[in-house]
Amino acid sequence: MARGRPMRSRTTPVPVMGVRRRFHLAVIIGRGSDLIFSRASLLAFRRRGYNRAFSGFLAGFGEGADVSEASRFVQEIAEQSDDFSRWYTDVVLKAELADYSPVRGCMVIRPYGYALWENMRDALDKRIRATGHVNAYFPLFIPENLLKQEAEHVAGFSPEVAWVTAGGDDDLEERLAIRPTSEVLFLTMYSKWIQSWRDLPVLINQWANVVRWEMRTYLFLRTMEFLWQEGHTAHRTEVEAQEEVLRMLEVYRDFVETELAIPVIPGGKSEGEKFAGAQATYTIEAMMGDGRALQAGTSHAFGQHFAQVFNITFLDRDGERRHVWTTSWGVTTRLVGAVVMAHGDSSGLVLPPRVAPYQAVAVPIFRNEEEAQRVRGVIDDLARRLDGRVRLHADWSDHTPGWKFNEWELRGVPVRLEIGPRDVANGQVLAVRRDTREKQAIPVGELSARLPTLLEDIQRSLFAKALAFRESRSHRVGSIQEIVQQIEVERGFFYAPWCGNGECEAEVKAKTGATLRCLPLRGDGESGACLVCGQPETTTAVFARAY
RNA sequence: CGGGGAUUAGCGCAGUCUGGCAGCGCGCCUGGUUUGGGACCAGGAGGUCGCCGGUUCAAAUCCGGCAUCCCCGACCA
Repeated sequence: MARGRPMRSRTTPVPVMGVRRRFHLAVIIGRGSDLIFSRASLLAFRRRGYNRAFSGFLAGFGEGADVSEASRFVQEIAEQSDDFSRWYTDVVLKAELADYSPVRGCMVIRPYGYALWENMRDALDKRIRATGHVNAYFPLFIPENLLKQEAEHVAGFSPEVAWVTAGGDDDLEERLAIRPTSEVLFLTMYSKWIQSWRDLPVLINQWANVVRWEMRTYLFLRTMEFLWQEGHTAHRTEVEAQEEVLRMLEVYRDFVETELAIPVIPGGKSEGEKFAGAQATYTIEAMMGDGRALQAGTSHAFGQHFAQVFNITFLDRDGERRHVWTTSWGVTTRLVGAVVMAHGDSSGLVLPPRVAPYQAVAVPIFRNEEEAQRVRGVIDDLARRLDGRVRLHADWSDHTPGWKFNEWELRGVPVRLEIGPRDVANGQVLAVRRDTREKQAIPVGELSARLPTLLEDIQRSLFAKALAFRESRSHRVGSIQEIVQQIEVERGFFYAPWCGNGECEAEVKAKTGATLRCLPLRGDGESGACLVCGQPETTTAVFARAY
């Protein structure tokens, strides 16, 4: 009880669907037998997450004679409005996107979550290639002396670098860092590979894991090890490098808005928020369902700084030896968390069709073997019709239809196809949208044409809904006081004139908890006096509490 | 790093005050009846009570030590 979440969240008589019997508390890890850990490690790991995520669930039931009336159904996830972070954790675990691992600070990305990541990765990889980049793979380890070449970069990362100090039974002469990011490795190699202006630009990307020492785990958003993509490029001129930085920011914007249906604000980071060692950092900022900001991707201009440190020079056309201009840019598995937080609702995940592992799930309904056969015939038929067009999953598992409805809603599948005796008789299926729960009967013959259209429609709706939400939570303000007042009521984005001074930025953070998320590339045209010092020369900045 | 809690079946918990057969719910397995919004009945499997030591005829329970995890306050994608 002591660790449970607040009482009200447990007893909230949630949605309701005429369930006939008593409460049925479902599983925490549905298929526990999947886990093949030693007993010892299990002991350690089971206390990490499950306890936290689900503790106290039962406790609330005892108190209520009132809950015994048959018309309430309690979901196994916290209410979003009640405790957003618990809702998030519940959903990620129950939807089987990820699970806590026996390794402190780390998580396991489960097949369903990994399939989502793979779809995201493939869509982005296509865009990265289309803009002229190629993939490669660099090592996991970085020798200590190499990492320490660049002072500011090292200082930025040193608190979170993991070190290898021994190999087998022998201590190492020189420690090896496990990459927190790979600038120094890429650039060390670039100094070998680049001789002439003809070698430029170098445009390499890699998909890899990185490690940043973390004490506290927040699934997908903050873990010790995470997956990402990091592009590292070298250019002949400053103009080219700057174009690259903004090009990739635009690739990210397009990717996140088109594939993930999450609207973002592209902009520059302030001096205080920029990447360690960068000359300029750009970002796309997204708003989550609780009004907090999440950085969804970054792109950095390094000027010639790293080139000087790593001695990356080339002989230019005019015979002069010059330093290259470098950039880097990346997005991470954090985006999986962003999708959950941007679109999810009180029933669980809501996945954008373009990246959903299953775009549609077929739920068979039957009362006897003979009906089952006929339903099977229809489902097999539509699986053939949809093959290659729609990612369809037929759920023949041994559960009741009602159980499956809830399960697949929790897991965010965009469209559910109910197929029972009535539908077989009418030559149709009942299609139900996850986002609106709107139902429509579709003749089997029209499905292969109409389902893709329906999915596109859902994709558009999700974006429109997220955009409308963001706008409803965005405010133009002229003073810290206005932020303080509003943020107590509700979190959101605050657009305000800012003079560019770091002290003013720090003051906003101290008084509101909101940080300067970005200076939007496309300003809103408004100007005014700095929200802190009142100075008239300003640019528009977006402030928000962030993840 | 500072403060507060917890550790008993796969999960959530009761039992500890006052020492005396290891319990409950859900999940899991088998069989049957079911199936259009998380089905029901019957039977069954599952435990070094976090670890080490002490007290006692007897320890989940009392005493000492250790470990681990969670929550709240400063940095990060």
